[in-house]
Amino acid sequence: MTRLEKSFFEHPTLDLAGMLLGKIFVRRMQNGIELRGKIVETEAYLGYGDEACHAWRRKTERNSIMFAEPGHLYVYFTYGNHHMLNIVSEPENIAGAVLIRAMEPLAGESFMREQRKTDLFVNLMSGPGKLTRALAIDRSCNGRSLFEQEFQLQDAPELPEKAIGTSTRVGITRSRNLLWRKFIIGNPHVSRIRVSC
DNA sequence: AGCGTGATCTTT
DNA sequence: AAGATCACGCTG
Repeated sequence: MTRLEKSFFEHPTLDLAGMLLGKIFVRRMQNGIELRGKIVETEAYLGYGDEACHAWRRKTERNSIMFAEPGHLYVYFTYGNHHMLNIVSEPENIAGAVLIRAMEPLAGESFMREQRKTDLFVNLMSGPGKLTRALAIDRSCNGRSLFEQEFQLQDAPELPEKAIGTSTRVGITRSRNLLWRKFIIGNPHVSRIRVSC
């Protein structure tokens, strides 16, 4: 499988959110372990016109990487527990990113089970906080890119339109009406919809 | 349905 | 300096 190059990430954020489904995220760690997962759920966030986006008001220290060139990783920490993994989109100086919400594990499963402290396969990466834990991704990964040795995204056949579902985004209060969540219909690793209000 | 957890952002 | 919020996950 071939590594996706910069041009792939130069699409509008909302398009990219759909195009990322089915693609393979790869992390080659320093210790030689290779972790792989197929992206099955994403959400788009845009600096302009999207009040749920961290960068909708201004550039700050936390969100500054959202203004970088597409293909960078935006990783932040929230709820006192969880890291969130985003892939930066939009040209430099325009804020945008796609949140990676769920993946299907393809390699490095034993490492992931240890990280996640669970043996249930479908529980390893079926949520945005779960998958960063499984992949040992934290704030030290913020600002890295998918064109390095350690991280890459590998190509996969394009999914048919009818395989992709759309919905409102999960766990936000502002701009709730936007249908900016994309997922592979029927894939068991897609996160459950959050029930609380 | 409720809560832990701590960084970030807004308001004072 | 203080308070509110938060792109969540786990237990009940």
